[in-house]
Amino acid sequence: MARRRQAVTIKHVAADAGVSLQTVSRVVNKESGVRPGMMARVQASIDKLGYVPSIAAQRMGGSRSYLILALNDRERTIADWRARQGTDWFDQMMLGGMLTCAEHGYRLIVELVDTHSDHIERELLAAIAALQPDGVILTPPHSGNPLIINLLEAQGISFARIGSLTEGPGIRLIMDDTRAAAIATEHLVELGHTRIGFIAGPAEYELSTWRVEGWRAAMAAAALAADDLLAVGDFSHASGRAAAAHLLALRDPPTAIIASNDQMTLATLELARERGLVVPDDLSLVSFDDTPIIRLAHPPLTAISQPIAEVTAQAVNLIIADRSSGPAITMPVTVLASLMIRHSTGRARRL
Amino acid sequence: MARRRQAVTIKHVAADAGVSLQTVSRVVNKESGVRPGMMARVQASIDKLGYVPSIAAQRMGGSRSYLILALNDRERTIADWRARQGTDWFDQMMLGGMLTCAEHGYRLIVELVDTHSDHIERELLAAIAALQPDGVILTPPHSGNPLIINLLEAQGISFARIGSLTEGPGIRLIMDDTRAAAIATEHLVELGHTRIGFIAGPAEYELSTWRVEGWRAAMAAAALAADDLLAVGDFSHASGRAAAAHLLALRDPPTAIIASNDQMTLATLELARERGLVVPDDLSLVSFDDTPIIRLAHPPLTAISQPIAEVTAQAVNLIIADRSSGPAITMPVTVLASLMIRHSTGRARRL
DNA sequence: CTGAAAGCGCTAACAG
DNA sequence: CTGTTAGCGCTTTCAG
Repeated sequence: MARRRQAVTIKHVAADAGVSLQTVSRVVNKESGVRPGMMARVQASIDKLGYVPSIAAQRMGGSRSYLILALNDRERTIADWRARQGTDWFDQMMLGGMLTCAEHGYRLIVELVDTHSDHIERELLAAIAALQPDGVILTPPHSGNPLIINLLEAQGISFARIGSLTEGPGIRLIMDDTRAAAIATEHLVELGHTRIGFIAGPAEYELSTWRVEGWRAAMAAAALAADDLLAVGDFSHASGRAAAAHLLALRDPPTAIIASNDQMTLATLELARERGLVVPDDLSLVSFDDTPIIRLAHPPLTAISQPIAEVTAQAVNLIIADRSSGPAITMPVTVLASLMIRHSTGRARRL
Repeated sequence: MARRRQAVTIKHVAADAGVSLQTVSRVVNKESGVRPGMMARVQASIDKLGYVPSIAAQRMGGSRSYLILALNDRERTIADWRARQGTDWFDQMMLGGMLTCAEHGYRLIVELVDTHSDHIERELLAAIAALQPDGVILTPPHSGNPLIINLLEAQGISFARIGSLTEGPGIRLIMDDTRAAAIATEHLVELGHTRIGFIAGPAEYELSTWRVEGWRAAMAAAALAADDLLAVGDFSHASGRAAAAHLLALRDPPTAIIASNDQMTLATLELARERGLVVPDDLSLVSFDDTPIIRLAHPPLTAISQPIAEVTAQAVNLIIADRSSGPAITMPVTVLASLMIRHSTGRARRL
């Protein structure tokens, strides 16, 4: 391939408009202090020549790179892609992230990182050195990782932490999982359920805890006992099945179960069916995440829908705004999740 | 945000190793002609300081940008994301593309482009000027677009065209849709079907035509008439339903239908059910694409599975290899699709 | 308000 | 084999 050079540079524009490079730069960057007439003339040349600044050169000149890095968990992301189960967390992130970046002239670059790895710092530092992104979006389970957070802080890069409330630097965004779990629980309480089981996710995800808390709080508010109704999974189908088996084997089994993600809920549905339990007649089910598959389940599952696209869009907006360094954002930004009522929840059987 | 500078540059390494910048550059780029001892010394400094070259600077220096651009159809991509139906074309592309890029130290950047737009050239030129990618991956329906192809050729950027056989520059990769459609048809012929309907996709996608051809050829090979058994859709659920309705309303309706994508097949399944037709007893169904949802359909659908990840991985490999400009790749590269036999196909009813 | 100069980190030439 | 010299395209100083 031939060595390529920028087709039309700021020089060409400057020559065409008969002004200095500097003036063109000012117009391009919308800096104040350029006379309207001059500005129009330069803009005309830009349009005429189809000039677009090179981000590499912009970056070299010491300004922004117009790149935002999204850090996703390598293992989980690849596993989801390979499994082809329709999990669309990643897609929703792209939907919110890419489009919002584009609106501001930024690009989103995804980087898969291994949270458990001990050379995570090296990996991240390498990505930062290579790309010099203007911002970083941390997704679970990276969002609370102190190694990552401190490193980013030290580098002076603005970053957003999706789904983490852990104290520390960075813009925090959450989907109010606690409230969401409470809403799910309340929905079941209203349907007359008194024994509502909960299958939690792994503790490594902060949101696992929040969801448990929301359920606990709602149970307490309804004066219902929760103690023996908690089981823990790791978001996998198998773990969900085991957790469901545990709950259904209780002396006084639940008539409704909330599971912390779709896979585990589906596993519960499967197990219930095998045991001859009809959903929702014998057992009501509420899921978390609202991944595509659960709409196609039989029956379609009632679920808490995560506003991932919206949260990611917000993250991008806040990162970009953060650059123009006003007062730092310290309070967590909350985006509400909603309960999609479908057909896996129904009135509790009378005893 | 504070103005950031590269933490450790080639200068630091040069100083630390006590050599010139150039020598460091040679080691970093694995150029030949550096004495082993020198090389080791420089490498030691690089590791010690954790030096990673800035791609912006590398690009400015006139070398590669280590960026590969994937061009996807804006409208369809966003629609798929919003629909949350589990379509994972995009994910599979990332799986193959991102991971392969990473293996070579490249990054994949996704750009959504409007094929129908008249300013597509401006958009593309802008993306190229801004990013200066080393390569571009074209996905349907861009892959055959002459505007795009010629522009890329003129820019001297190596690019891969996934799913296009249109003559012209660029590395062509296909999944052998013709063969795939033939395989699907043969499968049905073997099951005793003689009336096999086909629902084609829109002509704007080259693969629509290939699939029809494969079906036609296989029908002819089995001495079966195909003429009245072709219906056309546009990949949407509604169009699939209409096409299916047309086929089922024939005087001599098909006992098996192959539809060119999952949505249309699902629409056909739905319509069949409404009309009291049992799949596969009364009607066999073969789908194309093998998106997650069809595994969850009732019954799970037999389908042609597209090796999207593999094709994209190949595309990246070939683009990167193309740089070291050997003889250009002119023949289309083929990756085979496979038939996933599930439960929507069965023996034809005896008449 | 505008221009001229210097440099960002790196690589391609050319020397030695 | 290694070092030196120019830029790449842009933005920051700082002058006018």
